[in-house]
Amino acid sequence: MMSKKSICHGRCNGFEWSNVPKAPRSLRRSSHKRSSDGSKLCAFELLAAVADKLLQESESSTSSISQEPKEQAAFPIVKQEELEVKGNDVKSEIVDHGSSAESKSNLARKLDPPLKESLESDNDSGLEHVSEVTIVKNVENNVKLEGDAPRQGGLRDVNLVNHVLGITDDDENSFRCDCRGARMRAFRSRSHGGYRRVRKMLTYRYRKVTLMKDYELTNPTKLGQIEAASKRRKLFHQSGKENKTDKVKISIKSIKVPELYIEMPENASIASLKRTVMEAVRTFLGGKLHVGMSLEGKKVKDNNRTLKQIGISMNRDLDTLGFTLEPSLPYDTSRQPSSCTASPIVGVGSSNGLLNEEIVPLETEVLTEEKVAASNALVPAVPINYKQINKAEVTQCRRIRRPFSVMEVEALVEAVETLGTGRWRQVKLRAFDGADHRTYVDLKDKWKTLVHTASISPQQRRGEPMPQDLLDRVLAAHRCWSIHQVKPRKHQTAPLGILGGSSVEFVGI
DNA sequence: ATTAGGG
DNA sequence: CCCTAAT
Repeated sequence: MMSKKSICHGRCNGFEWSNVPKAPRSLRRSSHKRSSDGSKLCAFELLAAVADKLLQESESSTSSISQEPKEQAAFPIVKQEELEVKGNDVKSEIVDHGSSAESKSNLARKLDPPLKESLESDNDSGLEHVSEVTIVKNVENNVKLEGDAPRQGGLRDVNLVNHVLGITDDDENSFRCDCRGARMRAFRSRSHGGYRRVRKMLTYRYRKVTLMKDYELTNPTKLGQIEAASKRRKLFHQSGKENKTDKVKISIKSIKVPELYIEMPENASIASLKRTVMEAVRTFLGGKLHVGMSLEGKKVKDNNRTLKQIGISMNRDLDTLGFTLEPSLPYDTSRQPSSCTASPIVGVGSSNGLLNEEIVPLETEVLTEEKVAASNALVPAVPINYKQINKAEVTQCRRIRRPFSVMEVEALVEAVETLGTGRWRQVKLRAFDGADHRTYVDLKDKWKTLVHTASISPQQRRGEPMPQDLLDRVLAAHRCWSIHQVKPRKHQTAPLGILGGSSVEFVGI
């Protein structure tokens, strides 16, 4: 592996590696930890998603209450005119579950920076403002979003949030957790303490989080369904006996989410940490979620009961009422060997067969300053393939694809010209030490593809165009080292004269 | 832990 | 990139 004991510490060939994001690999592991109460959550939340899920949960309960099973649609029963969104200043907080001491810690300060950073670069996202939103739910299951910046549309699909986050639909590169070669993964995961300098695991301890943002909801199709459902329910209520008008307002100031565990090397840059957090958030949002509910510390699992039945009335103090974000789908741990940790699951809601509507993210990459700045670096900043994140079950098994940049290829070629094609470990140390996301195996693989790329016509090549001269060097080095077999000489260098003046010291072949 | 190749 | 056999 690429041990840290290498020669160039964090910097090689004039390039700074310390800021290299090492997110992907880290996600391949996750914790087996589970909350004691059985509900396992894994992730974070953004208000929008929160609201959306709440609405859905609302619908879930609603259906039951109204005794219209068939109405267990995927959409919340909400009247458009009843939705309002007011915007305030950025405000969010994160609180350890059950801990009032830290209940004031501000998540905004911890997580908003990276979020804002990303969001601010996309003013058209409609999510430039993060504000507080209070969701009020009355006994009729109408949901109201109160805020002071009512938008014209009123309701907009929460997908906007995903859009802004850059979460996109899955594609052939989707993260999969087939855990093939679990043994190898376990090996890679556990060995090389320094190898995986950034490991992210999602644990299932909850945290209260209030991430509120001023978002707008709009989705004609969905609205239509929502309204229709609302009307049906209303009719039912009017004809029914229990047509009380008592309403209870529920102000959700925070919502619990799983704890997000991130491990970073001390010398990691703040930027990389932010990106890591951002990625974790995206991963969470990319999964299917639902809302769990608790009252006085006890889980409220029966979606068929009414608010009144469980003690939620207008006269009651609802301080003990809490909501949590939980993954919606049960996780098949049987298929998740050691390294591919299992993810949480199940909670309230999923038992009745109700699955939350899948979040369908739009494809949008958020360019941050860092990203732009990194575009010229040897190692691009978190070339996250957002398309993959969507179906990422909370657990990342396969590394995110990170195409080699021209600069990286240059470094690789240079190293191979000097060291040959049989000492990838040395190549790694020489040109990619510090770039933990590039293993010597990766470099070997890359060289293989480079040789192939250089052998085919430019028209057949894909991806970022590689300078022909670089490819020429690849072929030259390839030929050279094919002839001059690499010897296990410790300080062996490129054969003199064969690779041009790049050789440093010739120690024979 | 590395190397070398196939998938 | 992943997975493995062989070192």
